[in-house]
Amino acid sequence: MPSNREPTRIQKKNRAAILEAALDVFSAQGYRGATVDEIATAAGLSKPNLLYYFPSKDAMHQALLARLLDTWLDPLRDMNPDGQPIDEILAYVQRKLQMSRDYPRESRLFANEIVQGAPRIHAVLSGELKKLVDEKTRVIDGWIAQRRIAAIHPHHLIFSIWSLTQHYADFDVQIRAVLGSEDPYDAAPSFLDTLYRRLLTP
Amino acid sequence: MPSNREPTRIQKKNRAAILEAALDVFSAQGYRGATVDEIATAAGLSKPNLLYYFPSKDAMHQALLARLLDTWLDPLRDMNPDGQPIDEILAYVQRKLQMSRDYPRESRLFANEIVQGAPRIHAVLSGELKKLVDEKTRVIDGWIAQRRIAAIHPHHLIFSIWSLTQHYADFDVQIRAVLGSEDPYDAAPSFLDTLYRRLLTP
DNA sequence: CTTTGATTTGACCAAACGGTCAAACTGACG
DNA sequence: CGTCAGTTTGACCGTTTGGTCAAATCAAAG
Repeated sequence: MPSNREPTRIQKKNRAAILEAALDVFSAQGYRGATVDEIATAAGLSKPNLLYYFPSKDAMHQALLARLLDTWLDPLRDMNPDGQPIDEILAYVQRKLQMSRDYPRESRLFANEIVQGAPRIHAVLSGELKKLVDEKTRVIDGWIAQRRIAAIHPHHLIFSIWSLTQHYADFDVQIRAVLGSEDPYDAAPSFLDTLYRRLLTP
Repeated sequence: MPSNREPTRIQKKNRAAILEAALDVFSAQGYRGATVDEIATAAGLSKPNLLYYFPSKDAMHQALLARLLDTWLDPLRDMNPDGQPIDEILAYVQRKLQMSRDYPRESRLFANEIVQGAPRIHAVLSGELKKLVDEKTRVIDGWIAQRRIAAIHPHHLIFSIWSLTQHYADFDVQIRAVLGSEDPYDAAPSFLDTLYRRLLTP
């Protein structure tokens, strides 16, 4: 495929369709479980045609992860050091929960990757991610020192937020199997609000 | 392989070695990512030799899941309706956390299965699991009615426990990447103890 | 209409995979 | 030692998979 040039209308359309289909398939089947043929069919293309736009299965996966990581951390970045501590944290929790509801495939793509040892994104985790988390835990430590929130381990606080919110997307089948007809997202927001309010109020 | 008979010494040894190797490989690579050859090598056998003990890749996976589900729910079963509510729930949390520490491969095997839609164990989830959870949520509802714990959504309480404890096993790479050299399990027990004590105390 | 670059495809390939099988080997027991 | 059920293996098979390629088709600009 010609590069170094402004992408044509067809290129834009097909690249978007491919990434959409790839997200569907990778998030549902994992990297190894996904086949190029299945992605191609889901995108409405033939396999060689798909490989005209992305040189390999791996390239699609990389493109998805890159796009994902770029936006996945935005809610944490948005946590404002100058805001009201409890409000800031509660807002972060709700933003993260909404991402699980609105982008479950992205969450599962990420989960698949991490559960299997993050072979392709380990560098980002101990680089960019760690840096951001370290920065935010310092903010939280500051809030604790000022006695504006209860004293808790800041790293584990963040882990708990990731865990509790992503769980609704990643373990969706299990949750719905246990809940029956009740929609998980009916009660989740207020449950998490209560939980973190009680945990953090000094 | 001859059945209907008492398993020989060699059978016991090899079946155990195979399941051990299969757990290693399945939990790290997922079902599709695992290859029979890799499991065989890890178990110290040739591929045809392994298939002499288990008729297929699927049979190994089923055997692992069956064994896992059998013990995975024990901590929840142990929650005693006649005990002190907060103690019972806190004890359940700690038992579940210890399972994440002691059996991370089992946790990841389960996580891989659920994230990808639980194709092989959906029946158990909406059957046995739902039944057990429904039973325990009634107990929790009773405790709430007696005002012995704070009013929270019992199902979401249980989801939160699963989520927070299994996260330490399933997302181990991410947690360690962010924490650096600190051992996650140093602070986790007291963090979760604090969290659930504050959440549940009326 | 013609040209030229972009796009699409059928046919194909090599490697990897799950699984089979007959034949060889081993070990426990009479 | 001989026997025979239990165990192991090399060679093999059909299928699936990621990826290639030359040739055909299309679309936009002159």
